[in-house]
Amino acid sequence: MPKPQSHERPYHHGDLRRAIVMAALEILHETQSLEFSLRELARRAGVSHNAPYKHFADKRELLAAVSAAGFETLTKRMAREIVGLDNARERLFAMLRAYIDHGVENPALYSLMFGGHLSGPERSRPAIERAEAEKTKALLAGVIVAGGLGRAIPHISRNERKIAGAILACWSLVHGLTLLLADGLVGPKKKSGALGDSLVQGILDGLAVELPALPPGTWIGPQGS
Amino acid sequence: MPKPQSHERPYHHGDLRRAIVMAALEILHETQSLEFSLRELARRAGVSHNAPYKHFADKRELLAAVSAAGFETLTKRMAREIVGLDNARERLFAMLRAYIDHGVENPALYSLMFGGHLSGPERSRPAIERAEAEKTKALLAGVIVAGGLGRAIPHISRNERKIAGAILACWSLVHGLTLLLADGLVGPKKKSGALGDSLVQGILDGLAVELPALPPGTWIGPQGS
DNA sequence: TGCGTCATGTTGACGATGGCAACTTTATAT
DNA sequence: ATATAAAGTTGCCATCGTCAACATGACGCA
Repeated sequence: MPKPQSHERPYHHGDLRRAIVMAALEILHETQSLEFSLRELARRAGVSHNAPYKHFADKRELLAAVSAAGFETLTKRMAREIVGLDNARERLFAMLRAYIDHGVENPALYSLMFGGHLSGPERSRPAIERAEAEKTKALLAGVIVAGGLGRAIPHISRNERKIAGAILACWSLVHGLTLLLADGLVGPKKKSGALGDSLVQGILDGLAVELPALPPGTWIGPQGS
Repeated sequence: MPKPQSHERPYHHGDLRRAIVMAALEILHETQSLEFSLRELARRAGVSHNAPYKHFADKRELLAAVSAAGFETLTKRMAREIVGLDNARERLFAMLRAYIDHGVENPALYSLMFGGHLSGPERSRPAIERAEAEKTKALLAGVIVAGGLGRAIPHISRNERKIAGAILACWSLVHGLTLLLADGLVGPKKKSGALGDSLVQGILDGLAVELPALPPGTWIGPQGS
């Protein structure tokens, strides 16, 4: 029985690291600001200000772990949203909707995941989150290929570049829209689902994009919700 | 003659504020990291660590000013790239290319401009940069409308939503692609121009997106350059 | 000319932060 | 049972953002 782990503190702490990451997600969700202190996380977890250093070499590594957790929940959410859907196009839309919602509901986390807060002086991101990000990407790519152009472009190796281009286009579009919404640069956020559907529909059908009904002039400017 | 402003220090300092912002842009370009200190900027400008507070209430306000400067140079760069071009489509491509290049060449600055580093606990961004961002958006919107669908969709008020949708789609696509490239999530960066052209072409023509020639498998994964 | 005022820059201090080193406590393996 | 490694603690340091008080120069007005 390696982990009794009841609500008391069985031995030293039980499972710090997870506690720290969860505290970070909590505070991120509460304050919607990236400027929290390592020490505050330690306080929340009920440990001393240096305990986290036994699990993370750096603050950057801690942030990377939080980002990885964000990717993980994103992947799970997208996967959950498409179970039971047969139509490939429906699956694509449901997934992208989940993607956008995840970002819009949690702007600070999304900003942490993609805002480049991690790529300091060196080039590469920490490997921990890299792996998680790849899983997310893989799920995205699969559903995009199936739903976006499964019939239009046969999946033979000749068309690889075309397929890669479609994935990139779709991802870029959704990524950009999510950030614009999360930043409040376009809005209102409540319509994000409809906006996303319209845009993806548009990119799939060619540029016959028509926005859903919105009060004219509100889609751009101060954040709406 | 209100400002002799030679390379000596005529009186107090001459033109701090600009010096501070430029120092920030410098250090941003050098280190590609957002984690610089107000004090270091002051050091670079040759003033004491509290001098900046006479020009910026806050560090956040300082960052906002830097972001605004980023928007300004972006706008100028895009405008410069399209002078002399008649064909509306050419103008669109040149402008978007400039947009993407600006982001890719200066990831930290782009991240500051769009990464949500500013929206702390409160909602709205500082007004200083808001104005500058609006100018950028206006230029973008104009050229997109002219080049993207000037002929396809007549610019009567009936089609307003359609037009807004096209702008949003185009901006989202380019914004997302720029961030993906800047973050090194897709690459290589050197091909960013071609990638952008392809994607925009694709969104304009419908989803017949074909990427330019790249070594297969390199377009996604560790950053290429 | 002299003087007051305001903008600008300086000095010094405070609390908090990220990170290091040294020490203590618990779990596990031999 | 005892050594060893893992996990947590205390104390410390340089630095950071910010505040308050003070100094210095420029400019308007007598």
